[in-house]
Amino acid sequence: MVNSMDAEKKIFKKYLVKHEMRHTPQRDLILDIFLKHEEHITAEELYEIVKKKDSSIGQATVYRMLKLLCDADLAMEFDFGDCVTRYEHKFNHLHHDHLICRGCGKTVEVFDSAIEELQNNIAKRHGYELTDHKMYLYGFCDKCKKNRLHSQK
Amino acid sequence: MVNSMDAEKKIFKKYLVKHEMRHTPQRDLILDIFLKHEEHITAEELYEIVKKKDSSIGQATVYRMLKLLCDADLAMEFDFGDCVTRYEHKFNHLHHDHLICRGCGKTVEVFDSAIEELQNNIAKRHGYELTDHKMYLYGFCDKCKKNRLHSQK
DNA sequence: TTGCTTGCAAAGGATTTGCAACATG
DNA sequence: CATGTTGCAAATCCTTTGCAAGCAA
Repeated sequence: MVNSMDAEKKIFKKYLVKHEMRHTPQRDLILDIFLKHEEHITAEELYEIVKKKDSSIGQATVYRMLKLLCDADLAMEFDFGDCVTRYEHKFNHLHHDHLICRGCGKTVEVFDSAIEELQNNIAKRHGYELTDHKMYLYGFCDKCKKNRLHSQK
Repeated sequence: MVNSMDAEKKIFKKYLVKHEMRHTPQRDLILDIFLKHEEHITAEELYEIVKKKDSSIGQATVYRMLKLLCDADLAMEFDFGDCVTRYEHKFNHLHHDHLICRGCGKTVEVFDSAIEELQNNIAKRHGYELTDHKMYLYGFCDKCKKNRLHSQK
């Protein structure tokens, strides 16, 4: 855990040096909190947590930092379809898709290599070379499924 | 073609009556243009076309009409990930996913029943009951693939 | 010192909404 | 005529940007 976080911090430092950018306490703090947060997170959510540790940090800095982390390949943008960008760690994390509950919003990370292969086949069939994809499965989780049954008229 | 459009217009009229809403020339015009447009379209794009036929129509009316069409189950929202909502006909159209070129934006509608089945399996495995999904495959189409090769340093 | 970074507030793009005037049934 | 609908502009939401002051190297 700690090792992995250290590795990511190292990558970030290297990235800063390489691009002649500066190491600042704000960047340190935001990166630290981002790495500790295992689930996907929005800029707004991250800003709220960051503010608690240092209320002087502006949200623009958080937004800028998340873009920076994407450039450094440490984070990845996701858009579940509600026009709010979510961010996840990327380094050392395997590719996965999302299963999202329409009731409570609970999400599960899923992966299926058979699907991935079929996706590649589809693309090839149309002359495309796949670079990436997004797949969001929407439904109702166990709990919400039951609640819906009970509240049905 | 014409029959199908007539069918959709009928459904819309029924929807209006059922909800005690009014039949207006604006709604007529927007629906007509929307149905004639076979590809997915954004509110802005639709508004541009509508304006040419009747420059007095406001874009709020187009936005409102698209929401209305979704409620009436004649249209469906899509979000390719750029925070611009796209709309497609839904009635009488089969479900499909999108294959999108990262170069020129060209999109192809695709469908693979094997993938659909695997998606259901994943959901079940996690206790979810699937309602719908979004799958976007990104890559480079034939043309853009070649252009990239040529422009590579 | 140089010039990258910051926080602030204003701007931005897409979409929604309040409202008074206007049509439809 | 009552009420749903319209066009306009202002408001909204999330995100980006311009700028002067602040800080790292």
